[in-house]
Formats: sequence, structure tokens, C-alpha cells
Amino acid sequence: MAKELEKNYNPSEIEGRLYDKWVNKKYFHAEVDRSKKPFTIVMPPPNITGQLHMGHALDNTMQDILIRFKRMQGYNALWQPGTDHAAIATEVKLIESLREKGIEKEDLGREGFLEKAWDWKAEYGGRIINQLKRMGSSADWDRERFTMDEGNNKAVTEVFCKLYDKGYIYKGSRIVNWCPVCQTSISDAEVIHEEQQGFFWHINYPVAGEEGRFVEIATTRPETLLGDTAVAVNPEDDRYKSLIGKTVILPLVNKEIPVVADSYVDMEFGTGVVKITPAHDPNDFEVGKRHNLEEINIMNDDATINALGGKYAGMDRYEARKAMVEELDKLGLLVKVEPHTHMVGTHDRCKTVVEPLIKPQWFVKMSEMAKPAKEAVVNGTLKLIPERMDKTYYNWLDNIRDWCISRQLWWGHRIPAYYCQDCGEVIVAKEKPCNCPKCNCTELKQDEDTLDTWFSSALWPFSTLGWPDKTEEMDYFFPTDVLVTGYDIIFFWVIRMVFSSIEQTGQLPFHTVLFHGLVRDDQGRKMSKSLGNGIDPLEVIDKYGADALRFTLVTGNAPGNDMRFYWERVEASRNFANKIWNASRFILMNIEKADIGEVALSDLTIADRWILSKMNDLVAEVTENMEKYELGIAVSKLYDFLWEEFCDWYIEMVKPRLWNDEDETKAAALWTLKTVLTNGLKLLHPYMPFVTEEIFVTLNEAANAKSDGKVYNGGMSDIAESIMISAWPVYDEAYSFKGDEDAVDKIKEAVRSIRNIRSEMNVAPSRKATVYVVSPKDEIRNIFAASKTFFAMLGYASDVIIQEDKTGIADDAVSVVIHDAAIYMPFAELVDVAKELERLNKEKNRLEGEIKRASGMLSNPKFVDKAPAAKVEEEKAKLKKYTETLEQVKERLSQLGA
RNA sequence: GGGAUCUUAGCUCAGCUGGGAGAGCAUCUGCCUUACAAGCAGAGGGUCACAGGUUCGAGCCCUGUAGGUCCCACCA
Repeated sequence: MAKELEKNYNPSEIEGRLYDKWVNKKYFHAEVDRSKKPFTIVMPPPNITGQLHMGHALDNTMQDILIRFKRMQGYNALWQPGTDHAAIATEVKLIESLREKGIEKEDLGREGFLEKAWDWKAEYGGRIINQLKRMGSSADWDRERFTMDEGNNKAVTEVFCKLYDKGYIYKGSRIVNWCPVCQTSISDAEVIHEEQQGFFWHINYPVAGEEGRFVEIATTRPETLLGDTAVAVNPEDDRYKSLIGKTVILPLVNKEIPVVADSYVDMEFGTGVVKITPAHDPNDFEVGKRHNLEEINIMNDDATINALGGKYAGMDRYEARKAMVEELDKLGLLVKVEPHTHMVGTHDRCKTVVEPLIKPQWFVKMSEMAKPAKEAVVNGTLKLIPERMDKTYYNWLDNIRDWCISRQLWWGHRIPAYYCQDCGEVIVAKEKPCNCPKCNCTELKQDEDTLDTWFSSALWPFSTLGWPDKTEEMDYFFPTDVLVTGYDIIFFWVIRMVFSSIEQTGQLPFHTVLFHGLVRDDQGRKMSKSLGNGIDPLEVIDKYGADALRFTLVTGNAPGNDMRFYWERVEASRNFANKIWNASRFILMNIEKADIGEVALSDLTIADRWILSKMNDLVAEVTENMEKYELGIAVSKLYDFLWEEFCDWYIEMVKPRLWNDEDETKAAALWTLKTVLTNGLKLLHPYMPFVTEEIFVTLNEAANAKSDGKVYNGGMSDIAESIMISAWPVYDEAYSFKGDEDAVDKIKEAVRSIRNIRSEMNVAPSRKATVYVVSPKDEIRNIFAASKTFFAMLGYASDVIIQEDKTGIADDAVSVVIHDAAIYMPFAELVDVAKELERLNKEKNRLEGEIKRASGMLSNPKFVDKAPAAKVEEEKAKLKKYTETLEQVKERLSQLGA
């Protein structure tokens, strides 16, 4: 005896139980199995400090859909999960939390701090994983990895050493983006350019030896004046040609600096004279190199002015700015101050304005590795979805600069470089050497810096599979298949994985990247902590269930587009789950009460063949859409089919057969219900894993005892202990019944017309009447006569009479004309001839319009010549149908005396 | 400055390679019909931003215009 389903679907009771079952049964686990084809997705590792947000929810839902789909298709599906140490994010958070306890990072020392970091990881690292599990994610948790676990450390060191040996990693003193708050260098990708309101300060620099002569410069950062080592003009600029080669007096510092000529200077902008501060501006740095200018760093790491700043030493950069501007004003050198909006680089983590500084840092040379990475997309071996991402990808690679990978942080992979304390030799090696190969000294110190967190993430698709060791997993599951991620990390992560994988393994890390957009709030704003507008996915799950959340996130949205989150949409998704639940309840209740036994194709009715045929097409379409990663399109087709065709039409049609034990087609109806439901559940399972599993198991328990267990496609058994390991349905030509589809369409058309008219005429549902179907054509009458379907749809019909002509039907009966048939309902006292005429005339006008359109097209020789033959035929058929229907309408009009 | 993208029903969005405008929500009208009121049946509502062009045919392709969003970029 199968258990009964509750009246409403209650996800909270079910989800945990089913998830535990799946985990215990090891359904998520994949082992190398050369008899099966692998399908692999590597999960973008969430930060250990992170909490599940809508972005994760969307990302993981899409991956889970794909992995469940492929698993059911018979692939050996591996979804490789793990977490990211998130160097800077974790370190900053940890520092904050320590500070609350009055502890500074330095108090603990490197070892002590790292200990705390690992404690932190132990405490929070599991949290996000547990949250992902609540989404229903079927990742192989047995294979969970961490970017700083032993294997990943090995991969990182391996790659660093190889790139160093090849000359692709080098250390250099260059101008880098420095975050004064986080106290570390950051990469270009981590700098966000924000428009800010600032000022343009115009300052006069006196020309040396020419009393009363000045050059006017304009700057947005007057405090950097302390580090000026030249002023520059454009060599073509007639205004300033006479200055070139002279010197000017740097105000406040009273130092002579040269006037140099450099084409970098834009004559049109500002005053046409630029102060050059090589140590604090990337452009000036380049100019400085060209003219051999001194680089004077005037700032400390926290962006206060250093000892070189004289009386400004110790001031914060903005304090100094203010003080210096005041001083210049006093000296009469401040010409004017203009408001000026400009772009300012800020750190993406803390929003602090980045200070360009010259620092010795480690870089990855990008010019060579960028080439094959670009080529992969150009030649189509790497496919980006949506395609428009290609341009973004090219643009980044075409303009790529060397990647600054060293960070002045403790939490991360320490750079495997060692410095000889004696001779200064740099040794890069996997293991700390015992002595210096140059001077044999044993005093070797490891570089203090750690690596950019993305350096290890870049290796994730292969490091998680055991690389650099030659593992079975690497050989079998790699390259992975598809990467699912947000477009916001294409530069940080996607591109770096691509070039790293090509360089290290000689293969692409995946063949497809499926991008999704951002989940925004209901006003289209980014969800953020500071706005407090974030919606917690766990709250949504608690209220409506994981299936509803998943469904909401992938419905009605095109790849790569942002979407807005509405509670109403979740509710609609929950309603859909409930709809499926209740349809299943209905079917189960009926299966409980009867035997299905053996059902042959010949036992099926028109309605059965119709829904099976529709189902069959749906299988093909949904599968194709999913293969093309069109998840939203696939699921909306499923939704429409299950709700409208299956629930609203088929189930309603079939009810009288189920309620009548004498009906010889009852078993066929039950078999069809079970079959369509089972296949529908399977198609829906990747999207709504929980509700489909619960029903599937219950249904199988019931149906097992009641039927032969055959399902339509290829006789494959649908009796399985879990839907997630059952077989994905396949299209089967034997279940294509186009003729029956047409027949049912005819019935639906008639039913809709009758309902429409009754509603229009305000006929109370309780009011029964005889319905006459009149058609001169045998096959049409047969369609209506042969199936009780038609009856079923008309609970309010006291009788249905099908006949060849109008005999015995009152002239003034309410009527509706459909192609090839007319339907009459005698409602003597309700009939309003004027209204009836109005309706018929409206219909006549509509048909005449259609005929005009179709005949217009067909009489155009260019259309007939150039349009595809099928299209022309289609129009001809329509024209015929409309013309015939119009005749019927006209006839009816004349009956009414019009 | 370069690039991408959007503009479709009151709202939020679909609309795949060009072949008679769709969904959800909202609104209006009836229904507690023995799976579901988290439901059923019906209805209203759109010059597909604007202007040209290509085509037998354009929401879809091309050009331009207007407005919005986003990304990239070293104009001090």
C-alpha cells in the first residue's frame, strides 16, 4: 500500500529526507569508469568566509540542472566541488574580527595569525557547503577540495616554478596599484574606476632664472607635487617650445626640475603642461623612464607623507593636499581651482582610493600566454554563451598587461622564492634549498609575500583532479565540459583558467562557458550588504522550498542577462510544484483503485494518443534545448505542457473513463496518465529535484503492484528507486500520432467555443443544455462521436447529439461555427438574435480579414516564387479553411434572416 | 574615448536560424465542479522606442536618432 500524499506539497518535510537518501546512496559520487562517457563540471569555489547569496543559488542551480540531466542521460557525471581560501577577503575579515578583541595581526606574528586563519576556515568553511546542499546540489562532496589543501599547494608551486623557469614569472620594481588600507598590492582587475567629483588645481611653477615668468600646470592631485621630477609639454606645442630644456622651480620644495618634451602630453587638455611624478602615477612612470627622471616616493604604505615630504611628513595624503593648497595660495602660486569630475581607481574590496606606488613585485608575463587563449575562442574550440561575451574576452586579452601576483598578505600560498642573505641570489624552487647555489651560504630566507588568490583558482579545473600528478581522474574527467559562472568574473577567473590550462596541460579546461547574470532586487539594484536589500536564499527555501527557488532562478531569463527577484515569482513557482503534486495525487488515487495490467497501443483512445504524441515531441524539444544550454526555454515548455495540456486538458478529458469501472478504456487512461506523468517528472527533475523524486518514488511503489512496469520509450523500465538515477526519456517515433493531435485540436476548439459563448451569454454553470454538433463530414462526426472526451469537457451538457445536418434544431439556437462543424445550444429564453448576429458578423469580418491577407500573399507572384514551398502550401491551406468557415458563417447568418 | 546591451501588455520579462505578437503577476467576470481556491473557466489590454533601408515578408537583419544600463580605458 503506497502512502498517501498530503493535500498540499510541503517541501520542508521532504527535502532533508530526500537529500540524505541521495547522499547515503552515493548517487552524487562519480568514480572513473571507462565503460561510460564522463561529463564534468567544476564548481566555482565559494569563499570560505562566504554565506550563500542569490548569485551562488543561481550558479549552483544551473550547474545542478546540467549535471542531473547528463547523469540521467547515462553519462558518468562528476560535479567537482570545493572552497576558495579567498586570500584578501578572509585576511581582511579576520583582521577586523581580531581587532574587535583588541588584537592586531602583528601581535600574533605570521604563524599565530595563520593558526587563527585555519581556525576560521574550520569554523566557517563548512557553512557555505551546507547551504549549497540545501539547494539540492548534487555535487560529489566526497571529492571536496580547498584551494590551500596539500594537492592544490603542490599544483601552485609547480606552476610557479615552471613559469619562472620559462621566464614568464619575474620580479620587478614597477608601478603597482597599492591599497593603503589593506596594505597590499592588487592587480589591475581588482581596481574599479569610479567617477568622483574632484577639483582641478591650477598652479604656477616659476621658471628658473626668469623672474616673473611661470608655467601653469593643472593637477587633480596637488600633494604629489612633492615627488615631481619634471614638467612636460608636447614637443609640437608652440606655446611652450621655448621652455623645453629649461628648468622650473618646484614650489614648496624649491628644487629645480627640468621641462621635458613628450608626445604623451595632450595639448588640448588642461594647460598643456603636465607635472611629472614618476613614483605616483603610471603615466608619469613611463614618461620618467623615457627621460631618465628620478623616481621619488613620497608616501608611506598607509598613504601618509613620508620623511621626504618635509613639514608635510606624517600627514595623510588628503590632509597634506589641503595644507599644500593653502600654502600655495599664500605664496600666490595658486592660479585657480575648478570643479572637475574624473575617474578614480578604487580597491574593489574596501573601496579605498588606490595609490600607485613603485614596489618590487612578482608578475606574470602575459603577452605569450594570451595568444592561444584568444585563439581558442576565435577558432571556436572554446564556446562562450552568450556569444557576445567573445568581444569582452578579446578586448581584455588584446589589452592585457602583466599580472601582478604578489600580495603583502599572510593568508595564501607563500611565494616559493628564497633569497640568499649573503650574496642576494634569488632561488625559485619547490623546496627550500639547503644552501645558495652561488655562494654556498646557508642563510636563505623565503619571500614574505603570498600569491594572488586567483593564481590558485586559475588551476582549479585540473588541480582538483590531481594535477600535477598523473591521476586516473585527470586522465578520465579532464578536460571538463562546461563552466557555469557569472560574467562579472570573466577577467578574474575564466580567462586565467584558460591560459593556465593551455600552458600547463596543453588542453582547454572546458569546451563551453555558460555565463549568467546578476540577481538583482525588485527595483533592479544590485543586492548588497550596505543597501541591506539582499534576499537570503535560505529564507526563500524555508518559505517556499528549494524547488520553487530553483525554478524561479532559471525561468524567463536569457543567458547572461541580469534578472530581478520577486517574491511573487517564487510563489508562482511554488504553485507549479503544488500543481504537479496534486495532479500526481489524482493519478495515484486512481491507480490505487484499479489495475492497469497490460496496455497495448491499440487500446489507446484519441486523447491518449494525442497526449502521448505531445509528450513525445516535448521530450525531443526539451532535450534539444537543454543540450544547447537553453535552460529557461526548456523549462517553460515543460511548464506549459504539464499545466495546460496535461492537467487542464488531458486529465479533465479522462475523468469519466476513470469514474466508470465498466469503461473498457479505463486501463489505457491510467497507463497513459502514469506514463506521461513519469516522463514529465523525469524532464522536470533537473529543475525541481525534490518534488519530482518524492512523487516518482511514491508513484512507482503504487504502479509497481498495478502494472507491468513498462514505459513507452523503448520498453525501458521506469521502476527505479530514485528518479535521479532513472533514464532520461528519448523520442520514440512509435508514439508520434499527428492525426490524433489534429483531432484533439478540433475538440479543444469546439470546447473553447462553447465555453466562450456560455460565458459571454452569462449562462450559469448549473444550467444544463443539449449540445448539438453538426457536420456533414463523416470523419469530423467520428472524432466527436468516438471519444467521450468531448462529453467530459462539458460538465454542463445534459446531452451531446452529433448529426449530419440541422434537422430538429431550432433556428434560433445559440450557435458557434468552427471549421468543418457547427455547434448549437438551444437556450430558447436566452437567445438574443441581435446579439447573435453581432457575434456572427464579428466572426465574418475576422474571417474576411484573414482571407484578404492570405489571398493577398498568394496572389503576389514574388511570394509564390521566392517563399519556401512549404510556406506557400501552408497559406493555401489556411485560405481554404477560412473560405470554408466563412461559408458556414454566412449560411448561419442567412438562417437567422440576415 | 572604446565596446556591449536594453527599449515588446499596467509591472517584470520570454520571443531559437526573419513567415500571422507570448508568459507570469496585476485587472475585470463567473465558479468552493469528488487532484489542486497555491485552483478552474472566460475577458480586456501591445503602431514590438523613433526614422530610414534590405526583403515577397522585419519584433528579429542593416544604417541612423533618442533614452537607459553595464564593462573596459593611464587625459594629468
